Amino acid sequence: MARKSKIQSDRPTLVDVAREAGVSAITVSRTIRSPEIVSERARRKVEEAIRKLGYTPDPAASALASRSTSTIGLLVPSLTNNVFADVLRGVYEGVEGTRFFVQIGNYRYSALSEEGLIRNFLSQRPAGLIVSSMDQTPAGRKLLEEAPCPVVQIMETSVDSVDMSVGFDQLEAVRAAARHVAECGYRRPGFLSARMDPRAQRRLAAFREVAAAHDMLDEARIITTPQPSSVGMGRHLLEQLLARAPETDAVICNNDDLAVGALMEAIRRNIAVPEQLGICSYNDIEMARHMVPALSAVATPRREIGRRAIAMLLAEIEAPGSVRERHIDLGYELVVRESTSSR
Amino acid sequence: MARKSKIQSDRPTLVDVAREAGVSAITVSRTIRSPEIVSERARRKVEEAIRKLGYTPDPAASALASRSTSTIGLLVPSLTNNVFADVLRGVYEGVEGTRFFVQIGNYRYSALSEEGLIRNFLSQRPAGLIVSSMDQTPAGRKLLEEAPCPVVQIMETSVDSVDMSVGFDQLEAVRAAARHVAECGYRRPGFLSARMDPRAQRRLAAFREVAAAHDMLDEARIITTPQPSSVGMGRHLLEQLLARAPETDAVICNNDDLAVGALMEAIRRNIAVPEQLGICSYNDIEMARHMVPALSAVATPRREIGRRAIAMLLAEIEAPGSVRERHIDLGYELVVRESTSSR
DNA sequence: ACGCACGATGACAGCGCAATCATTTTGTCT
DNA sequence: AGACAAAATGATTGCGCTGTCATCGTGCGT
Repeated sequence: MARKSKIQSDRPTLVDVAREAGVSAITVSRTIRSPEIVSERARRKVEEAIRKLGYTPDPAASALASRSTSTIGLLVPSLTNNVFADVLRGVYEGVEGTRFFVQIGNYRYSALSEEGLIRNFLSQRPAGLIVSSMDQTPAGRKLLEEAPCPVVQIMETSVDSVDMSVGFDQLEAVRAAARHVAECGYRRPGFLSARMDPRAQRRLAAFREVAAAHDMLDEARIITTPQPSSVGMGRHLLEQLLARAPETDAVICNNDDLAVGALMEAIRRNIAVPEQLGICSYNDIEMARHMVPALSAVATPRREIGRRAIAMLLAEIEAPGSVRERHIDLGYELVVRESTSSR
Repeated sequence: MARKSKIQSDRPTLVDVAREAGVSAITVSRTIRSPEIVSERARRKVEEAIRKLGYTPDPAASALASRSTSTIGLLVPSLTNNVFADVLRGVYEGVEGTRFFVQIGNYRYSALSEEGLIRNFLSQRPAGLIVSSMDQTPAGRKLLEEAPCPVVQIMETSVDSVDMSVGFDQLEAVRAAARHVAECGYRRPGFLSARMDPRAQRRLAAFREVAAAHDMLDEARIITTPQPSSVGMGRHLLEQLLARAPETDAVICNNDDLAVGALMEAIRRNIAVPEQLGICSYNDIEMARHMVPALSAVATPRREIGRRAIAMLLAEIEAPGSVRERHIDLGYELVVRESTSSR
């Protein structure tokens, strides 16, 4: 019945540290959170006591008392998609060394799932939130708009975003690919796309638009699947495309997995790339440039998006309203390699 | 000065719900956590009130009061490495639909960083922990041993593990690759490895052992780099290998990125695979089987490791001590495709 | 030397929930 | 019908920390 009968592994608390250091609990709290407002002498004593006792703050208690956490929520539609692996890398580079840490939520391309995660994350009072699209459910969007923390939407950018945004013009990027293919002289391009989320849909629409403008649109050459993207799927989609439209002379792939798969299938079939078939990829992950032939692609600034997103978020957390540029367009780059060529 | 002067966006609490439902706060708490012990009538009233007020529990308060959370910590050495992307997928499949959620910590192959993350995670009182190696610092290992929650170590398996383990015999897997290469009749095999973490080191040692046993070991044919693995690095390492040891007739790659890179470099150089150069990969991510020629590889059960790890962990959390098989060896599989062949 | 401002420190209450034990209600058996 | 067990519910307290104020000391200007 002893007041302090610790059952097991009970960690030292602020009070224990305070007693050890001969100061009050709140002074300990302050030496941890804002050492600069504590006297040199007190700080040293407290630091010594912390080390001696092996004290670690309890984030739950801190969150409860302060009504805020050091968690940055990051919602991504996929963990296997290399695109988001690169974004992740950028984000992690940015949080490193700060007091914040990232919590990842994977909604697997389900807007409903995303809404649930938004709700879940917000219930934890995060310091900030990064979400990977503009395509929330209405309820999801509302939650974000009313969120008591800064929010950055990534991948695309728009002044209509909930709060801040970092990305690039996905449609213009696809148009650049389509124009490139047309300018090379290919006249019967196809389009391969997997995982038809809203963004993929919009990119397809952008392709249709440019293809039509060049009078080279044929719906028979547009092959899509709701299934996940993979190299195998790229082979399979090219197989379908060639079965339906053997006249196809180029193919734009909605991401690198598909492009690599399409390239491999073409090689299997002894179709000469780029002579008989041009291939243009999207995103340009590392592997693409090393294929033989090296893949031409629209390179997207995935890692930089992660970096900038976290930078904006942290700045806005530290000083709300301080971020001037709230919508950043990082652009894209058409990288012409060996898988397309003028003819 | 009103007691309940809410500044902003203050969410309803248990007490608010209780008042609305005409029951006590603890009854609300119970309908949420263990509905089966609450009467049908009370449950309905509470659920109605929750819906009406849009109540969400505060996880911080819950964690503080109960001294435990629903967080599962998952420590991985890399987020870009496809190996862990697959593990992640398996883990996510397993937590889905449970009350738990996964928090990922990326220690970027730094044992010191890992120790910090272990400390950090444990301070949050996680429900369980999954760590991706056996190579913790002594302090890190001690922390895990004394952790007040179940711990699963993955990728390798050993009765010496801290608590539970799921994996396979990495050394035997590499030996299988080396034996396969020898049995094909290759006599001057090389070994390519990036990111020389302890596990990669051990695998290299296993290769040396088998190569020596077959009297085909030559240190000049072992090319390693501490830098991260990538397709480009695979090309680069093969280039180095061929410069140092042009007689090389096969190469075992410590993972798929390197193998794909090596294959591409071989194709660039018009080296016939598998006739002039055999290539055997490790892990066998999806892409490997679609290359031309398709890569022979030792396939590792990454996704299944994730699945089993989370399953064990959840079982152990629900009923401590209930898990019988605490060390699971999932084996590996040698998949012979086109990049190696008998000669 | 006095008063003032500011830096440094502390006392106290309460964040929202769950553990614990007490109490009431309900059902069951003789 | 009465006694008892079991189920259902509730009152109280405290988890470990931080917000808010109050208090104390120190250096400074005049």
